Amino acid sequence: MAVSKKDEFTQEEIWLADVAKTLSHPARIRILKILTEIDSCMVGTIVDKLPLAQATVSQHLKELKRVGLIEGEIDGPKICYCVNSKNLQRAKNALDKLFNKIGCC
Amino acid sequence: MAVSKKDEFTQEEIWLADVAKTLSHPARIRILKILTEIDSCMVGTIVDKLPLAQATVSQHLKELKRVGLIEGEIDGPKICYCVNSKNLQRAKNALDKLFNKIGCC
DNA sequence: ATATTATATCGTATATTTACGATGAACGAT
DNA sequence: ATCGTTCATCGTAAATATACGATATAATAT
Repeated sequence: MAVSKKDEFTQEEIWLADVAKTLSHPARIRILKILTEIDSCMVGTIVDKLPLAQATVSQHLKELKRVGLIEGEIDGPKICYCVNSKNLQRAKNALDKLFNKIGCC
Repeated sequence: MAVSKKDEFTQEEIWLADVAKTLSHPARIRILKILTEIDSCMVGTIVDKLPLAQATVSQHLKELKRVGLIEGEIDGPKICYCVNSKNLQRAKNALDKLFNKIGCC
């Protein structure tokens, strides 16, 4: 990104862009779909459903966790991931707000 | 991205990720806000409202145009940009669909 | 203690993104 | 025809993202 100019924007703009960045890979879209469709949320299950190596899936999960769209709970040697409904709702509201005004020339 | 595995995903997943990628920079969020708030949509006006060089803004506009979120209309030596309401609505619907199911562990 | 299982992190190669100055192309005005 | 205005594109440097194998960590089971 060369010299980042992100500090010149509002917190809301930066946050929304950050959420969008997290959604900007089909694997992460797929992971969110999986987590909203099944309750079993072991990493292994997710890995099996994606055409990617375990290390790569782990990186995608880390990114989703970073912006708070999912959470991981330790369950013995496993980790149970789930969506964070509150933050998902917050993201939905911010996107709705951005999309709702309809101007045109 | 090294070797891209994007072909392994559905068209819907790839498209939604692509739209999200376009929204993944605060400058492009800002541009969309500007275009939904004012009707004057000259590039110069947008450049004046962003802390970025004209060449950089032009690149961001190109990316927004690539996924169809905005359109440009030639008006003499100027170009009038506006949001594409139809595609904006389509993106909103796809994101709503993704966000609406709420599971948790 | 050791082995097994589940997941994260490290190291690294390649691709993409972001930014800007410089230049090019198109138009209207002089 | 030349000039100024408006915008896009080119070239390029630095940052970030993506992918994977290898390795580390942490818990359970033997």
